[in-house]
Amino acid sequence: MNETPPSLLGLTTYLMSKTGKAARGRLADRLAERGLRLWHMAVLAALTDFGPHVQRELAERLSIDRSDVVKIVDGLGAAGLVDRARDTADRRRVTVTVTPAGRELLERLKAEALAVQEDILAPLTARERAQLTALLLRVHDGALAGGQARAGR
Amino acid sequence: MNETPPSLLGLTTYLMSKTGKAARGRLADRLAERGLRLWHMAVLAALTDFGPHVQRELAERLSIDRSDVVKIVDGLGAAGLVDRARDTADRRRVTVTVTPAGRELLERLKAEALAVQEDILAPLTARERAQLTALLLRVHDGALAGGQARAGR
DNA sequence: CCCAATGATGGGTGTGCACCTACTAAAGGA
DNA sequence: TCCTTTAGTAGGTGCACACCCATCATTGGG
Repeated sequence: MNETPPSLLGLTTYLMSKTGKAARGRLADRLAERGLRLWHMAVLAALTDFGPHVQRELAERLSIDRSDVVKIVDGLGAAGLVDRARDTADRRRVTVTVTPAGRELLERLKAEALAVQEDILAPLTARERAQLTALLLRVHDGALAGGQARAGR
Repeated sequence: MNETPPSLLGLTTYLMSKTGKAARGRLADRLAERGLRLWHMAVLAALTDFGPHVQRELAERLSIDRSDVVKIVDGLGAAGLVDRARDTADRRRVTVTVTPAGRELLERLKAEALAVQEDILAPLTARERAQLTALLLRVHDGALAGGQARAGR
């Protein structure tokens, strides 16, 4: 009685959605334990990978509303994970930088994400996981470049 | 400036979440045009695949709260997509059945889902899509059987 | 020097989702 | 017959998310 309807299981769309939701949910739970949300991690990752950003750039890169960036950076700042600094050249701009604490935390968060991943991808062999990642990566790139059309809403 | 942080792209978890969200979002948009939500489709699928259900069974199968089932079935009933009938043997129970209109609509919805899928999986060949589906299916089965732990919240 | 454009911010809105709590009707065992 | 359990229903809550608008400071062009 707890089987999922085959009509849905036949849809790759459905499977992506369902497994993706599960993955996101579990990671979000872990983050919540530290008082963080997924966006916080995304911002830390962006800052670590690409260096300091002006808030506008963060909004652009992550496709979030700029007013929401403010709130996320607020949270990170309060936790000492990023530094905010007014741009001396253009004092309207605020440059956000990861602190060492932020970098360190990101490493831990990545480790947690890997743990969640380990759990979720348990049924697959290492080869298969690599395959899955490769396939999803291509889907991801294609989806971003092509259709676009805001995901949310 | 619009590249996604590699720290995230390296996580299969992230890719599943992101692509899954995109997929769900697009399908949800299509459904919304008909005044439906994803749960409506899921219920139609369950009823079509497994035959009539008592509401309790729907709740169990789809892992939704029973009070939410009521609302979903309400909507479907109002649209003439399902029939509600009190069980004569046990008059507490209400058996829900798909109507022909419901079956027909489900077919169309499945077609729409396939269209979305076609769009999203565009970068992949037919072989690769089959591979992806197979991999995700195993992940899905594993995730449900093993970890469980409600996805939401 | 004034004005339009830009960046950050605060505050607020609507939606979907998962959850929970009565309350009613009915069934079924002690 | 009484009492516990089960099914459905109504109504409401909290949260995360995506969006939007108004405001203020600042910049840079005309």
